[in-house]
Amino acid sequence: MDLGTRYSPEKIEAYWYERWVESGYFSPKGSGEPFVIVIPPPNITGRIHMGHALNMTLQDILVRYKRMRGYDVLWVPGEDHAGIATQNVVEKNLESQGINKKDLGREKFLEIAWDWTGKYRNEIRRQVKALGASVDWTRERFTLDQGLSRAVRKVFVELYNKGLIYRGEYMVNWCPRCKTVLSDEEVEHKEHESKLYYVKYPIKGTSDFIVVATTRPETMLGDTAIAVHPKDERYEHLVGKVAILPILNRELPIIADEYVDPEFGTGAVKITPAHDPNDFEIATRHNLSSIAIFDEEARVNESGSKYEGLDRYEARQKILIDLDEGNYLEKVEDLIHSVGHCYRCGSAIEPRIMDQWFVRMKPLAKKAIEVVERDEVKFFPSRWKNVYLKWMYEIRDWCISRQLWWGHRIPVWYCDRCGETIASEDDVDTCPKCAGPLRQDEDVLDTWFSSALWPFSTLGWPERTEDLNRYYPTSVLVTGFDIIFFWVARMIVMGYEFMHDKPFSDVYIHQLIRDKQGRKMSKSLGNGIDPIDMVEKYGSDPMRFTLAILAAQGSDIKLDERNFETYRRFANKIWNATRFVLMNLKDFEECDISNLKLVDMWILSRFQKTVEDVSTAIENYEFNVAARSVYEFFWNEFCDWYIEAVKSRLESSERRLVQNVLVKVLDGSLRLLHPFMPFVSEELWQKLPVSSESIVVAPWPEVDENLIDERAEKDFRVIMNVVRGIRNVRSEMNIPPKKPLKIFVVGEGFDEEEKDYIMVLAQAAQILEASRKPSSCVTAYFDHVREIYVELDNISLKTEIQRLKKKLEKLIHEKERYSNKLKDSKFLNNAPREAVERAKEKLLNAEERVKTVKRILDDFA
RNA sequence: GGGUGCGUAGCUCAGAGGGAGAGCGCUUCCCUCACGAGGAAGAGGUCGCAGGUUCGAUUCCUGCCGCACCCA
Repeated sequence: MDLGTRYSPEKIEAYWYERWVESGYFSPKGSGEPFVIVIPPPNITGRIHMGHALNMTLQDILVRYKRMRGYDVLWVPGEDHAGIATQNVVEKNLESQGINKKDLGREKFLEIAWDWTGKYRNEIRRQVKALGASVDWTRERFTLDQGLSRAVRKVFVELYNKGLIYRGEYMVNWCPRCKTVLSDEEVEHKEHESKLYYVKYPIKGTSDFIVVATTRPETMLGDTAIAVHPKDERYEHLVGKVAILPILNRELPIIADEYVDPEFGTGAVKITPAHDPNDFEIATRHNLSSIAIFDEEARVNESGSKYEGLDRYEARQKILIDLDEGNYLEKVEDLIHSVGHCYRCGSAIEPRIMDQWFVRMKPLAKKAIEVVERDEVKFFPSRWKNVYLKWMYEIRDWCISRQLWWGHRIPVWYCDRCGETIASEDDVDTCPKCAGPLRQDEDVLDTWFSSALWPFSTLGWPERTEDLNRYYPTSVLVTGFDIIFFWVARMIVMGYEFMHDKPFSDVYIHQLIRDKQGRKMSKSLGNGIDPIDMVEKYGSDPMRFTLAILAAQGSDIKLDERNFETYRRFANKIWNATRFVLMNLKDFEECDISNLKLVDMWILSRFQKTVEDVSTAIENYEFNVAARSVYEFFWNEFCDWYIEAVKSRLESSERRLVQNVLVKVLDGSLRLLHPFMPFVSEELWQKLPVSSESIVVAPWPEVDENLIDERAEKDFRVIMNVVRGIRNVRSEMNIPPKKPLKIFVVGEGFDEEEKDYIMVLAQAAQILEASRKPSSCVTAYFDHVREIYVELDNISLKTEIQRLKKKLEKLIHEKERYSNKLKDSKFLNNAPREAVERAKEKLLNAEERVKTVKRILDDFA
């Protein structure tokens, strides 16, 4: 016996992980039905967070379960280069050393970013290992590695040649802090307390004016029109007239457009085509000119006359003052409205018109919509299907160019001599048309462009590799709902376009993790719980188990650190139960488990059902159900009842049999636990006399129908209830726990074996039969065939009568409920037969019990 | 403005068309030879509010209130 009394995870985790990797268990065995997952690659920006821990735990549960079931399991690991995020941290890092990115130059900057990549990929590997994730490290990929870069170029060029990628001048989302454009998905809309300013624009040639309402008075510098609704009678007479822009005195046509909401503000709006998406559209319809007034940092440019150089918010203040002075400001109202923010840095987005690259999504989305509609790609829980479809039905073109250095550079070259544009998978340096020098596009691609290829690029595409043939499509994608649009949708699109098949059959959407008050975990709030800290504090297994048991199919998890404590205790329980079994196995020899006793049949039957429940739940992605089931079986049934019941039998002639049942159930339980708690299950399983090389590759328990025994379950339930009744008496009557009790049975007696259980479990000294309730006894239990009494020294008649009366009340209540029900003809006529039968049984049972209690009470009288 | 989810014990949350559950916390008792990170017993809930469907609703439907999130 070399197990301490306490489970100490730190000693075993790293050891086993190394062993598993060395043994090659995490690589696919190459035979059997494939089960494949590609990991959602963590960003290389830093540490993984609790969301990753949940994500990987759930995948690992599936993967380990399937591996034990004999599937050819492949779980591909990797990391994401995370364009904007990584560039930002590397930049900040340099800035803290007083180095400016621009001074460094593109080449040098990329070198530094690659150094960063190396360092943080290692860090992430270490963390993924700490979680116990059984990924195949021999197939690890990085979104910016050579193979994946080739895939990106091929995809770009093919889509370009098909006309599905194009370049054009449109209104895009510009982040003035990250200095790049963003796709629509990368803009987060947040409600903002703001002001609505009413500004008077004079009508040319009159003393009249038109009042427009705006939240962004500073953009008036770029106004080129005023618009009203065509049916708005208030302004009918002004349409076609000219207004004068205050301060700048620019002439603005007053136009009519359906877009204008007559209910909002004054019903008249200023049109700034260069800085508002709706205005841009109106301007296109009406052929208006557009004046850009901000530079890349959202400072007013040379078009802004005296405001040039001011930041957009400074400009607002200044302009408001000037408007007020000129008597142009009519009034100011409070307004809550929604403003777009950069999802990486939180800055307010500045819409700008720019020449950018786009993917034409509508034609590509067609197939991706159909397959989800038909459940060929199936979402779990299913409501996410609607979220996905709704978005896909209204999909817009995807802006894929980014003004960054870190990423896949756009594989397009321009010839300045003849104006030729060339998209090419290989680098080119001379123009095929005029032999002039070429210049590559400066921009890189959206990180999500490469992520979209992940399910096939990681398997070797564009090469037709064996992995690709064997392991595509993958089985399931496990991820959070926050990236359904960013990632899941685009993978489905690209999968069909380039592999002509779905990237995965199932999409399991898990929750987001929040703090115990329901707030998002974030660095700025300081409310994050670091999974690696938790691993160190509680162990990887307890953390995983906690996350699994909390992973109900809801929309978020409010995580309280105390939860980890609960399941650390569970790990400790498993540890000590195993310790107990091992202490009793010195002379173990395997034997046939025949001549089983009731409690053996009971635990084996209960175990079969647990196997069934856990397996079904995992297959259905009901991780919480699976975890709870194994938890309850192990603790409440195996430890609390079985082990306690067999302690004495271990000292009897039945020792060998009991040893074998203990080992059988413990062995099976550890296997059921393994997907959830890989380390402790391996450590303990290795000490069992029936173990083999590793629990990682041990077969998953199969349900043995022959061992399911409803009769035994029912019979042992009676024993349990009798024992509970006796314990209850002991507790309520303040009888010391050690004091042996004398028990009387009236009615149907117990056999010797059953008496043994009761004596052991309820600390009874003797169990005698009696024809009626002996004096100086209290009632511990009764059903329709027997009554159980406990003999006491000083019986308090009053307490006992009170107890019984309370019980009687409850029973009478129950009896009435069912008898009323059964008197109701509507119930009898409409309810299903089983419901009526069940009610009859209940009534009968209640009636019997009422009679019994009354009789017992009468004895006191 | 459109949509989705949630509202169950003091707290965190499961659950299900016919007997209200778990963990933590709380109360009482026990240093029982696997485990005090344990064991035994217990208190605690008009299942958000109002209607409707149904023989029967906490569960299904509608509305409302409150909270969260997504989209515009």
